[in-house]
Amino acid sequence: MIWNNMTSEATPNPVCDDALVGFHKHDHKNCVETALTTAEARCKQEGLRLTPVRRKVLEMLLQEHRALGAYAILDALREEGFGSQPPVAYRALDFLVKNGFVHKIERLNAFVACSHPGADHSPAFMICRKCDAVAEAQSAPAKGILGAAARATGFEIERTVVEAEGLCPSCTEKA
Amino acid sequence: MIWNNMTSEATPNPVCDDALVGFHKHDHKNCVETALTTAEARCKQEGLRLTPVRRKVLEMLLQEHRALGAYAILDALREEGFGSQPPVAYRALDFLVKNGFVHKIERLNAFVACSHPGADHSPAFMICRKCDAVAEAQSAPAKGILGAAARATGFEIERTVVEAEGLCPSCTEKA
DNA sequence: GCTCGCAATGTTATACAATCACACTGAGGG
DNA sequence: CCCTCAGTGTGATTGTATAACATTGCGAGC
Ligand SMILES: [Zn+2]
Ligand SMILES: [Zn+2]
Ligand SMILES: [Zn+2]
Ligand SMILES: [Zn+2]
Repeated sequence: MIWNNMTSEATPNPVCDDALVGFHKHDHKNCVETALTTAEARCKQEGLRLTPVRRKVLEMLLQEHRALGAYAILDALREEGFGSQPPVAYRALDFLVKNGFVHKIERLNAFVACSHPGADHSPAFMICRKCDAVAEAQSAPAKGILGAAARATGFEIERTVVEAEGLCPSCTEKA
Repeated sequence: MIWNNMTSEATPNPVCDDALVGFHKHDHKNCVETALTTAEARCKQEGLRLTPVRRKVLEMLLQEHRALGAYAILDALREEGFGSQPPVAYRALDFLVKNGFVHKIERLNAFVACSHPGADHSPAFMICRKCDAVAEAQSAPAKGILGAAARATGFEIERTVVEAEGLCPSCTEKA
C-alpha cells in the first residue's frame, strides 16, 4: 500500500501524508488515531453521533486503507461483538457516506475511507485491477466534455461517479 | 424517453438519431432493426458469433432504450424459451459488453445498449434519479484532473467509469 | 463416418450485496 | 413518569454475480 492518499494537488486536511514517501512505512497507528479524533471533533461540532458501531467501521476502513466490501466489514463487526446482520453494517456505512467520511466505490461494490474528509469535494478514484489498491483524487464534474454535454441537453448534475481502472505504479513495475 | 442518445458532438454511426427531436416519437422499430443488422454485419466481419441468446439480449436492450438489470433480462429470456438461469444472461451480457455493443452502468448494476457501437470510445453516462433514463455521451479520461493525477503518480488508466446522477430535462421541468 | 476439440448453452448451487419488517433499548424532553 | 425517537439487534427476503459441472452442436482432421 505504497501509493495511497496521493492527490494531484495540495488538499485540505489530508489524512495520511506519509503514505506518499514510497516504501517508507508510515506511522499508520498515529494516522488512524488522528483521523478518528478529527472525525469525532467534527461530529461533535455538527451534532452528528459517531456511535460505537459507526466509529468501529470508520476505524476499520482507515486501518485497512483500501476498499472493503460490506460483508468483510460485517465479519469484523461480529468479531468485535457487534451485531452481525447486514443492516448493522449498511446503516453505519450509510451514515459515514452521507456525512462524507467514507466513499463508495461503485465498480467494486465496496467502501473506502475518505482521504480528505470535511472538504466538500467530488472524489475520483484510481483502482488497481491487480492489487485492489484504491487512491482518491479530485474530479471536476462540471468542467470537461461531460459538463458540456449536460449543459447542452439540460441535464442537472447532482453527483458524479468517476473511477479509473488500471495498474498502480508498483504493479506496473512488476510487469 | 425523450432525450436518449443525445451526444455533445456528432458521432460515428449513431443508433437512433431521431430520439434527439424531442417529443416526436421516432421510428423505433426501424431503429432497432437497423442496429441489429449493423451488429450482425460487424460480427460477421470480425468473426464474432451473435448467437440467438446474445442477439435476443441485444434486441431487448435496443428495444427498451434504457438500463435493464440482469434479472429483468433473464425474465424476458425465460418468456422467449431460452435458458432462465443467471449464467445464461450474464454470459450474453459479458459478450456484448466485451465487444462494445452494450455498456454496464455501475451505479445501477444494469446494462444499456451502446449508442454508437463500433466506435472505440470511453462512454460517460447521465442518469436521471427520478425516471431512470440514461443518456450516453463521450468522456476523455486522459485529459482533465484525473489524467493529471494518474500521470503524476504513475497510474496506468485502462478503463474509466464516468456516470453523472441528477435530473433529466423533462424531470427538471416538472419540479 | 468418426472423433477430437472447442465454443456455447443448460443446470444446480452458492457467494456476495442490499433491503424490509419488527422488536428492543436508552437518552432526552414534556 | 411517560413519551418520543434515533440507533441498534435480529430474522427473513430479494437482488446481483459466479463457481462448478454436464450437455449440446459444429467444423477440422483422420
Ligand atoms: Zn495511513
Ligand atoms: Zn497494484
Ligand atoms: Zn431508438
Ligand atoms: Zn428524468
